[in-house]
Amino acid sequence: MTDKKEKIITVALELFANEGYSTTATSKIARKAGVSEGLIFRHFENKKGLLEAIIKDADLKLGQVFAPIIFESDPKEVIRHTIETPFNLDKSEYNFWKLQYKLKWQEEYNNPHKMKPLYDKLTWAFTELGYQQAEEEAQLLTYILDSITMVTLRGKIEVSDKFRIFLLEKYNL
Amino acid sequence: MTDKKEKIITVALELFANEGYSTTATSKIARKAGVSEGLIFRHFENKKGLLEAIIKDADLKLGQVFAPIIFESDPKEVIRHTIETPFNLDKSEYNFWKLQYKLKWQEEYNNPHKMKPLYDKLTWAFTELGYQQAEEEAQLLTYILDSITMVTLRGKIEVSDKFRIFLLEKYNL
DNA sequence: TAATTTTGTAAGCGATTACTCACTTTTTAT
DNA sequence: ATAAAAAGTGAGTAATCGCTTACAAAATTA
Repeated sequence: MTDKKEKIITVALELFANEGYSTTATSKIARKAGVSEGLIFRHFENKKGLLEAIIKDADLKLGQVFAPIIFESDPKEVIRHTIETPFNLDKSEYNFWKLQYKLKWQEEYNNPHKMKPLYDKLTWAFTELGYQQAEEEAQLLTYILDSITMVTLRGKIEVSDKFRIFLLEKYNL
Repeated sequence: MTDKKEKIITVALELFANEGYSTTATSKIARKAGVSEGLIFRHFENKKGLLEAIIKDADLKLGQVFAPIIFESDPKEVIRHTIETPFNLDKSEYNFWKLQYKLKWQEEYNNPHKMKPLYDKLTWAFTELGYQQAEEEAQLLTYILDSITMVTLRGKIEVSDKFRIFLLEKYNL
């Protein structure tokens, strides 16, 4: 991948995540990336193609983030690691996560099955730990963590460390 | 309020909620409302003014929706009623809720304090019921319900009645 | 090295955007 | 009844949008 092509993707991710896809003009992306506007269309055909290239990159990354959980064999550690994920978000990855959550509101890019592997692993973990309704427990935990993640990304409120402990205690960790 | 002014608000709410604020053209709103485009600007000055008029209406409605909970005196009923709210969303009010949640991603319209009264009432209820960490419990419950509401609004997955029961049991209801 | 392909640019295109303005119709007030 | 105010229209506007095209530079292949 060319330097300029990569720069376009980086800048577009930042702008799409913070100012929205449709409100971000291709001219703005080009200016901020130090690139002619035409180059965007040379590499990605159209604006939508640029977004999809970003999403493809993101899906790859999503797999990497959750791999350590998916391959963990201790059910207690699966739960602990899952709970701690939203509290350990790296600020350099905020744009990545913001775009993920924003796109959920865009019909055609909302893919609820993207998190299926994590959900399945959590169900397994709760079953192992003797919970009676493991599926519902898994569902519940993903709901909680989604909300925490979103609140954190929006940045106006920070979720306290006390709450993290509170959660861990709820799950006997 | 004039009939046509009301129609503009109704149509704009529908379009903003389902297709997004910035992607919805004022010309489209006018066409769908059966009104000249100029009338929008006569009544609301600009597109942003139209959005803010809708938000103002919505805030009023938000107060009405949560009033029965805020004025409930039985702490158990406060919790039950709160949990059941996202399961009883009227389809005719989806647009209203969708816009609420979508706007949370728009910096200037994200007001986390909007739900403060509900949060405070929940904290009171959990205290009454002898929970040790009432504030965290209130926080947790609002997180859960936010996620359920969003999943429901997106419409691809429906949250089962089994999950509702599961939740009520968790809170001994 | 010569030919070909890929990467990059700049100017400009038609379409659409939010918005204005001159004007008419309807409602309200005196 | 009449004047003033408010509601409503439709044709325009400049600016911006995503995108194309003709061309040049750079990299790759032969």
